[in-house]
Amino acid sequence: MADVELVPDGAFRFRIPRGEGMRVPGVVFASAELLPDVAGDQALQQVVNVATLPGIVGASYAMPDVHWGYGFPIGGVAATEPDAGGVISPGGVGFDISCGVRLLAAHCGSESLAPRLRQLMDVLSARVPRGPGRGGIWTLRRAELGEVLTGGARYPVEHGRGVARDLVRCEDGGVLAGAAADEVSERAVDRGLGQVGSLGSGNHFLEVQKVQKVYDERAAQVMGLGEGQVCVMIHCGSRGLGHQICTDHVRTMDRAMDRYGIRVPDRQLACVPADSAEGRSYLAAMAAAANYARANRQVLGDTARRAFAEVMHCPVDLVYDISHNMAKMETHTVDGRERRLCVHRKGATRALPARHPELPDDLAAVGQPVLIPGTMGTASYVLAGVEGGGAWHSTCHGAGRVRSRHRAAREVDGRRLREDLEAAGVVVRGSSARGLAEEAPLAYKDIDAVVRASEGAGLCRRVARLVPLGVLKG
DNA sequence: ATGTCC
Repeated sequence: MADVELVPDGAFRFRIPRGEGMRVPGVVFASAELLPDVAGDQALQQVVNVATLPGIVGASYAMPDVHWGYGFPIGGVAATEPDAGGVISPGGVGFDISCGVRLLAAHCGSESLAPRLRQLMDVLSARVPRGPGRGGIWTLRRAELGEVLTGGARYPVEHGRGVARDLVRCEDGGVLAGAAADEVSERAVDRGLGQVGSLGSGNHFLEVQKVQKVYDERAAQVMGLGEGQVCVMIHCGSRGLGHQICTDHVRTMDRAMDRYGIRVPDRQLACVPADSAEGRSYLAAMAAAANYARANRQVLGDTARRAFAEVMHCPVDLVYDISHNMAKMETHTVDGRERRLCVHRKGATRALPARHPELPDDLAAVGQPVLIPGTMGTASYVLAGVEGGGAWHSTCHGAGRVRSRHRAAREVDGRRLREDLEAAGVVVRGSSARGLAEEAPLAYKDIDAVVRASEGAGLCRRVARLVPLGVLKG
């Protein structure tokens, strides 16, 4: 495969000119220091491949944390126009549908938590299911799961797991419209029955963190964050249910593409017109998985809240909950005309600017919170959406992997890593040595550099930097 | 990411 041509195009921005088969150019948001990593794998070729999809509008975008993924790169953003034959592709959402982050702010400071941190982590460790395949806090009957699939975070709130205000601080009010439980296969349902309230594995985590630095006082205040404050960050998704839905629909679309006359340069880009029967079926199942993920994070957040009430006797408020693996129908102005677009964000986060109508009143003053989970033992960030933005109001989602799990496990001693973290004052609970090694910081890009590049590219602005006090991993 | 192969 020929090298992808990258042309510098302003601050923190590179352009991939339209080549054969590309319907739009590629745009890569990155700093020069991040680029060698970006170019080191197949991610840029994937940006080019996405640019060939029917109905794609604007450009095939890559965020500064872009890396190789299934079909689409992780850190990729692509909008298609259904009214012009635009497609929907499960590869543009990812296997972990609606994987995302929930951030909660505790009404306590890190000094008051310090003497009880180990006790708190023990309580959380005992109550938060994690690891591959493990059960969840809830085991549901099929009818109950059906309500989760259409009700999202609202279902746990209505069943004593949360307060009404939680829903105001969730993307879409905690419920993604258009979900259809009957579009979710029996097999996906079976996998989902026992996993609501579970973290999963890999880079998913629950961390107790403290706000180490505030960059934007006003936004931080509106979001309920101040320096020294204790927070809980939860990073997880739709578990086996979302994975099964992706698997089911990739197979269906792979078989259906011919009938729609669609050819793609990589079979992993399987797609169909968004307004076709298969497209609508996927979007309804995807929305159901999104609601499952939101309910999952709601139950986990409520569990953390209860642990804080018991150990610290302090309230915990939801700051925000947002996904970074989703396709959404959105209205954007393109060439002076309002158009309905299907925006794929895979390892990319929506970042609405201040005064956007979808924001709740208080957040409308400062912009939508963007939650960026860092790598274990490193920093995480709270960002905010800004005006302009170059990619349908999107920004980065995390550090971005640069070494395979396999290679990281080979190069890192998990036990040693745990010892180093503990020596640095970070309490680590219940993680396998191999799991720790696979998620070692050296396997990821520098989160500070990713966030600087995202801000420099005009995609977002920094609000606060968070550092871990305690880590719970699968 | 994922009952890391039905």
